[in-house]
Amino acid sequence: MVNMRRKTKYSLIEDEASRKRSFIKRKKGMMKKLAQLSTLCDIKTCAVIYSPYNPDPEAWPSREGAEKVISDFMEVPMDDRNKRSFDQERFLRVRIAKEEAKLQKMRTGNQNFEIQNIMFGCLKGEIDVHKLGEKDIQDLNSFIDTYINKLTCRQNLMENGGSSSRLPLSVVADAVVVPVGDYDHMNQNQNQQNLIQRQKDDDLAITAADVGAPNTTNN
Amino acid sequence: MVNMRRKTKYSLIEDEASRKRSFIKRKKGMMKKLAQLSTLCDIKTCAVIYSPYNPDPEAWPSREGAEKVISDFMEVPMDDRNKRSFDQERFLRVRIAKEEAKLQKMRTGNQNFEIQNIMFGCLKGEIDVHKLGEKDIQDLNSFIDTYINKLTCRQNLMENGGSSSRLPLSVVADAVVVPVGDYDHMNQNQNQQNLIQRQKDDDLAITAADVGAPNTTNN
DNA sequence: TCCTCTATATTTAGCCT
DNA sequence: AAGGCTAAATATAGAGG
Repeated sequence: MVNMRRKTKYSLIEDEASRKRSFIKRKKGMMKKLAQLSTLCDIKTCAVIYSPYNPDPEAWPSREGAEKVISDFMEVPMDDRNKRSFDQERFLRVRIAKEEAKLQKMRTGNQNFEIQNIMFGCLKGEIDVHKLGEKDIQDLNSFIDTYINKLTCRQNLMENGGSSSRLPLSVVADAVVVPVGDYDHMNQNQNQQNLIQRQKDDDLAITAADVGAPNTTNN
Repeated sequence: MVNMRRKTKYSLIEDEASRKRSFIKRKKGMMKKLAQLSTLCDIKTCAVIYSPYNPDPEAWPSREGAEKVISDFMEVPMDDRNKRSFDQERFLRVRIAKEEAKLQKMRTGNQNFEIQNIMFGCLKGEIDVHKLGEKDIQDLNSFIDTYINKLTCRQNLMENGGSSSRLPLSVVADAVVVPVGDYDHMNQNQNQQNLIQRQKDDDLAITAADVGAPNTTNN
């Protein structure tokens, strides 16, 4: 047979061309599913894809639409939306777990946690800025820069929306705490334990078992 | 046969229960595909789902991850093709200019302690963010900027005139997919709806023909 | 309700043009 | 390189527990 599809290995597709083809196809499929979700469930959706194959960010259904939805999301204050329905205890537990993980990651060289820690330390006055090493300062700089942009962005969006009472500042706190929703789907554990930047190196990788199992819920 | 799956009509699922079930299943599938895309094509992804079934926005792989990628997306300079018909860029520029002005004033002031207090309070979740207004966030912004200046200064001293550290922050974000759900409980206008509807008239819309018929060319 | 099952629908990798 | 084809892989609607 000519059209024999081999069993797929769920790891990075080595061949560049194949990877690109796969990406394009899957992107298309994604869009379709997004549209279906929208139609079937009356859910508003938008997508933004920034791929290495296309210098232009693609936005669906439009850049404006994406930005609108995104700004809505960014405006949702964690205090109002997420924390509310969590019982405080669980929230604190997660937070504590995160703190511990942070320590761990710091030791294993994860940048982000380290930087966050430094930044918080500085803000708390527990760390003397002038005692930081050059690299730390660089990283901290970068981190804060990112953060500033977030603030500015939010601020602009907020003013654009005209509501100044829904200040999304709580995102700062969010930086330390991973909110745990009801992700009952597959990769829950890594949600809580890993940093975005490093995930694909760790267990974000989809294993055949993971993907293939018809039921990956946690019960 | 018991498990007779009927051909699906691709329109809004009338039955509420079915709609919810469908939404949940499809959301799950979406997440999975997102993870696959990430793994197979080395693409960073994130998703946010705001559904009417869950007052809490769900973020994958995490809220902070989503925000990071999103802020990156928002940072993409909207040059050329994207901004047309949309003057948000101009709007942002004006705001930024105003920010700069205020910042200047801020730098000459000595309210840093107060701002620091605010920021720290926010970080620890001890300050009710809803009581912070526009001015506060601006001040906070200024504070951080000042902070950065300090750091930069110090760093430059250490580097003996090395390159500046106001990093561009475009950290990662090869891709971001943001499906967002029902916004009924938010006070945002529904302009988004128009955009989506308009798009549906084009190509990505799901029609029975489009979705239902796998391949109409050969059967 | 939420889960599991499974028949069927849909997606997509590999191959072709 | 873009698009079609096909079968394997995957997703999911509907039914039952």
